Amino acid sequence: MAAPWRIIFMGTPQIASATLAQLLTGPDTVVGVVTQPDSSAGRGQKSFASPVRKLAETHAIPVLAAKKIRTPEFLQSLRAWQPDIIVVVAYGRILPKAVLELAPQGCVNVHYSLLPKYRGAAPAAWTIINGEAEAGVSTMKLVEKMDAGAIYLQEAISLSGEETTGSLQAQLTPVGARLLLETLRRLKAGTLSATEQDENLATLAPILKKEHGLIDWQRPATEIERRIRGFDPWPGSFTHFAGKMLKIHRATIVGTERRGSPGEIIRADAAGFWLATSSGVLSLEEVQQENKKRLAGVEFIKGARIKPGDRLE
RNA sequence: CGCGGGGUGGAGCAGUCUGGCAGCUCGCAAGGCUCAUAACCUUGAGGUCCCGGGUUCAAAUCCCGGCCCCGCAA
Repeated sequence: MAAPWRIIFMGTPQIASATLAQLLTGPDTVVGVVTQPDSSAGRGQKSFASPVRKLAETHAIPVLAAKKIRTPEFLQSLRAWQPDIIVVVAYGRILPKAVLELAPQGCVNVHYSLLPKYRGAAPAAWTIINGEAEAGVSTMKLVEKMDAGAIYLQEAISLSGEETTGSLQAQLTPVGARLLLETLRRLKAGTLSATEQDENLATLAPILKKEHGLIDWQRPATEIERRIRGFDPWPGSFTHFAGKMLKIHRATIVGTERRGSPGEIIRADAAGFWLATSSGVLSLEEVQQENKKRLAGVEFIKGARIKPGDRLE
């Protein structure tokens, strides 16, 4: 049995802290954690520590939350921890070459797609939006080109077609944690060979922006429904009614024929809140007007003065 | 002190600006109608208008304080 490795863990959100929690149960030693600095957020602009920071502090692991990472001081701090390997999970920053080469074993990354497909910041979301039949997790060696490093291990799961990005990530998190521990174990044992990615099969999963959430009713119902799931929980999907923003949290397809014109309400009563698209009819199951609570579509109708023929846009 | 919206029978809302009978869409109960219904008709029950104070002949509505919920932004 080889000696435990000294690991630096870099990550920020909940998905990273859940993975770190698993890593802490493994045979190796997390000697330091790097995360994004606390940020002000929420009503009142209260300051929030990242989930990774909170977890590290409860385990008394040293935390580095540098704002600037391309500095000699940052590199020096990392070196002082004398890592064998650096583990990166949703850290939120592009790492400079000097960091990639800092540890003898380099950097290993957990990426939530079946590489080489869906390289980039939002792999789970685009997997759903594009209607893929399966999703997955890959561990790979970090290189300078984004998510292009050689793959260590990979595991696929099949999709039901009802996942949201949030639920899919929740499903993939434990898979990723397990793959990570397995990757480390076999790397240390010297029984793991990395496989180069086929560049010809590479696709991109670009970072999501707020504007992605504006629903284009000109798209087919199937596509809109997938986007609503893919943008949940962020940035969310929204449209407008009576000059106010209306978030659409959940929708289902209730017809494939063309009815009405895209964006037109074709039913608004106790039986349903149905909307026309360019192809197919969507039932809005859960909505939320700005400043209001989430409501079932039919509940929203009771209070909103809304009727067939009105439009969302 | 980041910006803003809200709290009204069981649900969702209007009414508040401009003080003057507690209202709408549902739900619930009873009855009726129909071959039939998530349909329709009739009737009914159900209220601390978030809490506390103030102004007023009169407060859901105006003023002051408090609690709670939510949207934006990040």
